[in-house]
Amino acid sequence: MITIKDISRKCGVSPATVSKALNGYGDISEQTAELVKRTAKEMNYIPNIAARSLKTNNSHNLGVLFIDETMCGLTHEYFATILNGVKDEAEKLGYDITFLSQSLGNQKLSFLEHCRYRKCDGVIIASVDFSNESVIDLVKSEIPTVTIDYSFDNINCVMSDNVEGAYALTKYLIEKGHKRIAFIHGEMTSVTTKRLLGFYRAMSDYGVSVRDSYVVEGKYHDPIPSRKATRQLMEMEEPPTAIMYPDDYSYLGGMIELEKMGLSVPEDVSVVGYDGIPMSSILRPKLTTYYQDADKIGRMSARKLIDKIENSKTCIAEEIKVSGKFAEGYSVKTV
Amino acid sequence: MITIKDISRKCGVSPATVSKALNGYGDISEQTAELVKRTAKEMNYIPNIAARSLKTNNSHNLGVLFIDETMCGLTHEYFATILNGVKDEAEKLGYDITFLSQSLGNQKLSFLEHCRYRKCDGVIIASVDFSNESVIDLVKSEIPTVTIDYSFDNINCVMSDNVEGAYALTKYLIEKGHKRIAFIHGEMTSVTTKRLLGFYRAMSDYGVSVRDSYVVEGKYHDPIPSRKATRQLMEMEEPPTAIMYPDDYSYLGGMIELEKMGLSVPEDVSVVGYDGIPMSSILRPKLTTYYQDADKIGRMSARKLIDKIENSKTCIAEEIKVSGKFAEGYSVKTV
DNA sequence: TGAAATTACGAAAACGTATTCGAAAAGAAT
DNA sequence: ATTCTTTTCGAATACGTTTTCGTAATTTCA
Repeated sequence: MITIKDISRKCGVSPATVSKALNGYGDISEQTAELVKRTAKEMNYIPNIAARSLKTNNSHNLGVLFIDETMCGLTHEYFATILNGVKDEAEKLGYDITFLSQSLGNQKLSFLEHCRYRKCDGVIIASVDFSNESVIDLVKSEIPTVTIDYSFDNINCVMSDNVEGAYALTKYLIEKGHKRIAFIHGEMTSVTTKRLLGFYRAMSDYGVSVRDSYVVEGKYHDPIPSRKATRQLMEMEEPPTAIMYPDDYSYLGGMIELEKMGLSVPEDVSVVGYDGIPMSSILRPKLTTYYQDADKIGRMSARKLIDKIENSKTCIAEEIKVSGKFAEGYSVKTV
Repeated sequence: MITIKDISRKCGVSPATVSKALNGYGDISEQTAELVKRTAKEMNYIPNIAARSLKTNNSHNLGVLFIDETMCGLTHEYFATILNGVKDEAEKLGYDITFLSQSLGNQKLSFLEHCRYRKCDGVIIASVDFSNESVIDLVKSEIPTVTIDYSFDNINCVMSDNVEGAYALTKYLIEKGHKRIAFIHGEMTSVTTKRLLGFYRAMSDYGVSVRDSYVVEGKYHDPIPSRKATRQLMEMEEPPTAIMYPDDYSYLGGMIELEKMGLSVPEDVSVVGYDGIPMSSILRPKLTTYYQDADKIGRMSARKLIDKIENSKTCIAEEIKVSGKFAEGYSVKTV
């Protein structure tokens, strides 16, 4: 392994000078800096990250918390795409990412401990149970944090515009002539609140009344509750003519249940999803949904987090909205 | 930050003793070891990984190479599931994972350089272009490596039994009465060779002749080539009665093309996929496919790699087969 | 020309750990 | 009681960087 010392010997300068030259201190003359950089490249020098990290106490490493209790965090297209965005952007800015967990080997660690252990400079949190104590500890710690699709006070947060998304979908259904619109929503998080707001606002704006019994709770990214909710809705004496699902995945559950009941989409009931995962455009019938720019959400998160890390004073906490796009399919018919 | 020194002071022993006690040296009496461990826990001691890594020259960190040129590595359910398995198993054994890339910040790095930079103890490679020079350099390096779904001589490799998978699917079609069976295969890799072998072997075993024009090249995990291949096959004067696709994703391409041609599955043509991603069981009609145990593939890879890292002498290079399972759907009809 | 300011560099200490080697203490054997 | 072995511990060094601070050399200014 070739070190700073080897370079210093070859260049006839001190190790200190090499370090400074490589890190762009103004302290060094142009010529020696050039010489050092050149020989470093020639000798295939790779800095020892452990030594550097030991000294500087930062690692150029971001922690990501992506796995929820249903263990489907990574395999879900929406989150996988976000992760990919995070990864790409972080790489561009010179950071690697590390998955955070609550155990390493036989030790039990909290997320925060794992984070400290790996010396993560910051953390990105998505797709977890935000009421989990261990998660909250992490958020409240001194470690720079960005949350995705969930907002804490005074913490950077990135999400798509959920009010506008739900509004757009609702408006579309209304314009297609629907009046009996059901809304299956996810767990009551800040995201859900916003979507509900968008839904109610659209209904109100267009003078369509909301039936309380049409608004039922399901779960994000889980087909099972959606199946139940779908059956419950369609077995009413006056079933809805359109159902809005929490997301594209959970819609799949609904689809299966509808099929089982001998109902077809959109002939018997119109449906819309949410997320716009690649799959949704490939489903038959093509799903009408609201496309969230997951890649951009990931990139923005990484960028904001790194900004926070590197400019902790000037960087202020904010909620960043990434705009999405309404995506028309064939899952809604005109009534 | 609390260090080994703090503990030593509190326990009235030397830092060396603390280090030994914490790392289980036989060098230390039971009682002091106990004392040290207890106070370490009490004081919430978290070892400084940078210092340790600097000294021992290993990081308890695995590199993973998962992104292919189509940039869909992570968002593909099959690979996402593998990654998840790798992650879980690695965590259990006390390792974290880091994504390898070819650039970090403004520097251009080879995978190998990135690996050295992050001091990865070993690497898991999947879903990449294995003919890429930078990948080959990495494989040929001294760094312990496990490849997934691709075998190099003398390198640990994990894959499902592709011969058996293709054989099972082919046999199923034959038993359903099909004789004109088309086989769209992926790029000519070692995996493809094995699947072709399974296909030919089954056809031969059951005395069904293979038509050369029915064996065409597509691409793994890419719907586009499959669309083309599908059209080409179905426009023949004597089209096949069954089509085997490289994987479930690329089958989706075929499905779209068939629909466009006004053909429906399985009435007009029977199809089978490969992989058994969760989606395939949710598609209509439910896809007949060969389920690869992606989670297990990931876990086995991690376990084997860590075995190699920790017992480099005794651990021998081998090709590990993870058995899959035939999964019947409704996409094949009896003729 | 002399003093002051600037530039360019190096010596040295520090980061927190692991590990070698020697020494002291305790126990065993004679 | 003496020697020999075993057990238990600590002093010291090294890992490869970064960074402070001092100093020598050079330039600027009055």
